[in-house]
Amino acid sequence: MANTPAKKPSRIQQRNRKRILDAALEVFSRHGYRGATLDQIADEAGLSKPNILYYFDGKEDIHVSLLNQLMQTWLDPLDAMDPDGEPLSELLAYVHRKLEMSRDFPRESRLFANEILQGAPRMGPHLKSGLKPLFDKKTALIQRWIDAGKLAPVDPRHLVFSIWATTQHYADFDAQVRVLLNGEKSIPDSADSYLDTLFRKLLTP
Amino acid sequence: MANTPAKKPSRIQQRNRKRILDAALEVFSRHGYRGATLDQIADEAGLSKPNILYYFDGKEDIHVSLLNQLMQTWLDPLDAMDPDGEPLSELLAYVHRKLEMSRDFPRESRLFANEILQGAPRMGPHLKSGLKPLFDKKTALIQRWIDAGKLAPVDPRHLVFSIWATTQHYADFDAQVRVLLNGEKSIPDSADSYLDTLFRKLLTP
DNA sequence: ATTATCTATAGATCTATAGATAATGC
DNA sequence: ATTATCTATAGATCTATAGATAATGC
Repeated sequence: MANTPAKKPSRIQQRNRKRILDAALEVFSRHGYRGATLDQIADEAGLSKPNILYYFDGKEDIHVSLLNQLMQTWLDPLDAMDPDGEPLSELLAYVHRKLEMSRDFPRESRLFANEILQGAPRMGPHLKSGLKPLFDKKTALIQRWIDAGKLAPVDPRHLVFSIWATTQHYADFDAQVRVLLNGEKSIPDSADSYLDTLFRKLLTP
Repeated sequence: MANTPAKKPSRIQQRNRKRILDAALEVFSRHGYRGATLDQIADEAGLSKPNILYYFDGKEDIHVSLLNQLMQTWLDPLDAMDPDGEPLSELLAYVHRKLEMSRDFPRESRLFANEILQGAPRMGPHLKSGLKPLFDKKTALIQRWIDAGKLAPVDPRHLVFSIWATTQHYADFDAQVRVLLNGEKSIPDSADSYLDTLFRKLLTP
């Protein structure tokens, strides 16, 4: 009643919206919200600029759509941490999964990093409503594991921060890592085994 | 002969250039290069826009000046790691110093993060000529310490990455950390002790 | 008939400069 | 005399819309 009845999107509709979002991910993740222009997005998507605006209400609408869409993907691995699993291997698996995501979805990682870096102007509410509850739930779970003597005692909140920081670093600071590793691809296998050792030593009771 | 003879800057000259750079740090670190405008910088500096351009050749000149000026400050703590010191405490002191810098200079941290995130378009050469040699020198030092049995064996390159990542995270992702820690200041003392434990456990032979 | 695309352009925003005016330092 | 600041504005860039035209689906 309140909303316009949702007309099912045509095939072209769906395909073009996807194209635009993919192009926008490329552009926003590299240049940030203000650094990105509709021209670049249109170019990357292979559509004309006014045509972009036929599919989205404006630049901000594209950006917000992207962020909404990615939020879930981004939280999934944390959500997947299983209360009934073996604590140490659950956590190490999480580290591993997060590193995989830096490998497979570096643009998504940079998009979020850009947004947070700039004070989360378009994502603040989402952090509170989406990320915060999950964060609280999972840090509480880690605390229970610690209390049960299954993990060495650490501050679960900082543990999670350090997992995010170390794994996302390879995607977000790719330009720097590339220079310093000199030719090597920026997430070599040695990163996996380093992080495994780092967190295994920390958490083994 | 080749260059204009350097006229010594007047007192006003010096003061206003400093003001502008400070304002620019504030604005660039929050909004990135393209997101920042001369209007915002002028406003923040309390000078008129054309006056800003009397002191600098343009927007890019301000940005480059900032980056150049900060590069040294940013590298100092790494440079300070003493080959003749006790390996474990040298490294832990480095971690501690880096965390201090996130506390004291979050804007500088975000300025660099923004630049790297966007592919280091104006800092690439500096990374190669400034950061890379120092990185090579210090990772070689860490490797010697390991070979001498003073530290547990780890990949020194990833070790340095993980120190940067974990400490800078508190400055760069401040907006997120603030939401998740709920009122607490974003770098509580618990961060110091967490990181100390993390790297101590990793590195103790 | 409805959906998608194109051309042309309005209107806002931004960087930068020209040229006049005011303030400062010998 | 030299240095610093201001007003006015050129010229480029960007987001967004109007309105005509082409393509598609019953």
